[in-house]
Amino acid sequence: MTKNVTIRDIAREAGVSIALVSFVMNNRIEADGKKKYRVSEATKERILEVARRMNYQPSSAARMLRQGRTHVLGIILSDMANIFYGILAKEFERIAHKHGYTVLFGSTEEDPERFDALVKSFLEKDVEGFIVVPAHGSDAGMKRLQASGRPFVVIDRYSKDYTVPYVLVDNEEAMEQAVKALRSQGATRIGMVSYSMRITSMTDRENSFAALAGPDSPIYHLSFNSVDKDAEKAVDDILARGIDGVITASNVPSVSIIKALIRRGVQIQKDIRIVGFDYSNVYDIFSPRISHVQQPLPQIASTSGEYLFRLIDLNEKGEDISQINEKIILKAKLI
Amino acid sequence: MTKNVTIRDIAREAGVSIALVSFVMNNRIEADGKKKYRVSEATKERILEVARRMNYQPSSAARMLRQGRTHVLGIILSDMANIFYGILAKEFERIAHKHGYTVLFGSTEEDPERFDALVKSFLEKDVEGFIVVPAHGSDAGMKRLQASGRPFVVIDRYSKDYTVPYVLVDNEEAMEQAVKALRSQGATRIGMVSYSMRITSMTDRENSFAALAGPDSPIYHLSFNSVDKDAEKAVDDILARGIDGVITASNVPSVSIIKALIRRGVQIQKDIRIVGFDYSNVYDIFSPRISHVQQPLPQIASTSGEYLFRLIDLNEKGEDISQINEKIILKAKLI
DNA sequence: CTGTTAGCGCGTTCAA
DNA sequence: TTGAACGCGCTAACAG
Repeated sequence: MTKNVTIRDIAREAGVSIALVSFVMNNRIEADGKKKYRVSEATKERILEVARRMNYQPSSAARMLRQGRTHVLGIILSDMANIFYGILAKEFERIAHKHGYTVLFGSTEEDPERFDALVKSFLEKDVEGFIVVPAHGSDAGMKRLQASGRPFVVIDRYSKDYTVPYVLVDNEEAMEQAVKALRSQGATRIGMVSYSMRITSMTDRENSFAALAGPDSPIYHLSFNSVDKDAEKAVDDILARGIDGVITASNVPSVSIIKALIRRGVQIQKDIRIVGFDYSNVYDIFSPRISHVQQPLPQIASTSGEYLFRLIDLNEKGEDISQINEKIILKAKLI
Repeated sequence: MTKNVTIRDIAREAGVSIALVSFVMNNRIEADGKKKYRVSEATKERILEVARRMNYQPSSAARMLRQGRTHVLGIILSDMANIFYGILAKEFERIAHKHGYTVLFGSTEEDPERFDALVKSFLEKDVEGFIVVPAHGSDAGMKRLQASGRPFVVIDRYSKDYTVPYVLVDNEEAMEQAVKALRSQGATRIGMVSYSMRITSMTDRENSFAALAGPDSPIYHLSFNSVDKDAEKAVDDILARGIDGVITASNVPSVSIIKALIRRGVQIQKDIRIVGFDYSNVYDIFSPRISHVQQPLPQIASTSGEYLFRLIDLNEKGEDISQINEKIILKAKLI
């Protein structure tokens, strides 16, 4: 174990008290107007010099223990290898940094047990707040989260089972845009390709699609673990039915179904029109570009981030945040 | 602030000593064979019951302070919104979890100051080890990292300026595969599209390309902040020179150049053959699929992860790890 | 065998 | 500018 330099070592070396070193380190000096503890420039410089020379690194564990604050957030996403969550992760990290926070990340891989384990582990790490994308069936984890009393915001999906702070996207309206776009591009027989995962982002879009497109517009479900194989089957049916317009419920199904169509020799955007959800750089490859309904990722991140910081703030002030459950709905945009 | 239940509260409530609660909580009991502290089943149950009832949550800060271990790793990547790093992030998180660790993530966005800030902040958080992708010019951050004495592994890029533990991919051999593949697909006049960023993954590939393809095979540089615009210019020249085979140095330039070519009406894989580096789902869209040299991401993650845990272990045992600087080179694979 | 006492680790902060 | 208590869990040493 690298013997870490402590505040005491510095004090000894500089010939001053431990307390003084602490003050200097925290710039508790001349806190403008409010006369704080004062140190002579000379000793201040000496202390800083010694600290630098000894390569002093304060232990946030000790500080935390005293102050009760870690300045760490816990962010639990579904899958960081999916660009959708990758962009969110990046945005969250940026926002956290701006507020002087660091971020503990976790991927659930849509596994509720993993979700619960992450919540537990982050709680023990004393994160000050959470932003989470619950996996389907994450009741244990959500219960744990609520019981902890720690501030958190749920994004991307909701559940009627818990009334908590949410930041969501209006999937119904988004689907209206998608269907309208597809029809305006000349498609007459339309279908939808979705995930088999029963998360609300999918089910909402499916319900909305069913309502708009009517009962004989098919909805195909690709399973998380066999998207490509399931896409092949879906394409069989799509071709058999003579469908000329497809809406994909998310970027992963989009790519999968496009690949399967191409393998069948179908001309994308000519034989079959596609409108996607979320972003994928595959959309840009075709001409005309594949329209897609894009969730405002940076806005989701900043909105939920601000929401969380507000909760943390209130919590810190001793207010009861357990009754706060505002649901913020953002709009998607057709590209 | 949610008044946290401490070990003392439990002790008082259960009518036992603090120490006993600690033992029970840690299962320091019946450490099989080794007779550890023993507690009667009755009191043990009582303590556990009280802890559960009071919703006890141990503070890892306090524990850490005592044991000197946080079980947290710091992972600094370039850009989590890039699928390449997204996959790595996911893998690292999985591996860390398997070892009982949690992960602090950071994105540098190729900014050396950000890199240094992240290193500093993670050091303060007492991470036990790092895996980092240094931004170009991250000398301050690397110096800080080395001075800290904390275990770390550098991946994806290297610098002759520091001799440290590395896990890299053999870019020279990878480029040989790429050029060979491109030629075998019938390309005669070939060029390369790279990033203008001077990181070794790029420069190595460029040097290797130049050596293999000869002096009149052009190399185009797209700048990080204007890839699409730069790609347009590159395409002008590519068409003017009658180039029929392009190697792209990374996934971002790949997508950019493909889009630009398509906008010019060029038939990908017919008029111009492409061989890419890294993975992008765009590669799968064309027929024949765009060959690409793929870095073994899961292997990079597991290799560097094991490497880091080895270093942490040695460090914990008091050995001097500052002299360890094995460079592990993995092979890329043509897909 | 069952349990307790007491001091440690380290930065913060109040009283002096 | 300093001494010393504090926060909280861990654990060596000790006791019934």
